[in-house]
Amino acid sequence: MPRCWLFKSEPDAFSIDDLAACPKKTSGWDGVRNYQARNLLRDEVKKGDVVIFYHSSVRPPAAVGVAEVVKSGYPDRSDGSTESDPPRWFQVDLRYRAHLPEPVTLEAMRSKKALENLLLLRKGNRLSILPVENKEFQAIIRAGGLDPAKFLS
DNA sequence: GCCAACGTTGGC
DNA sequence: GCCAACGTTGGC
Repeated sequence: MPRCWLFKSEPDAFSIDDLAACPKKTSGWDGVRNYQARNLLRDEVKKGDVVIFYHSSVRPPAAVGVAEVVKSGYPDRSDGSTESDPPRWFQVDLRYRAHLPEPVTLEAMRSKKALENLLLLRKGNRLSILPVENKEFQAIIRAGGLDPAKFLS
């Protein structure tokens, strides 16, 4: 069973539509400059895992789609570092899977019993990459109008 | 190692 | 634009 994650993105910078428009619908998820998130990208997020794509800093903030990890963590050189430098930041590659027919807003997530422990809803949470429980993933995808089983094979 | 100052995130 | 809640930096 793949693990489930939630990746935040400001759609003005990189949206789910941008991902869907990439060649092979695939893009490197670079630019993460937070050590906790870096550790997840380096050590935990694996090829085959599923990702809820979340739009932040827009109204309303919402889960808008699903992606899959097609490449596990590897060095992110978007800071200008080179092969010879020890890697400081890491990225994974994501491939677009689907839009949620009904985006699931932050407010809607707060109102769901199945999501009461969702890390995204924790006060003060600022991590841009969050682990999501399998049942939480299912609840969000179902609320968004899709069958979660389609992504959990 | 402490902690004040500063920067960033992100909902509202 | 505001501001709470962080994370980071750097002087000591």
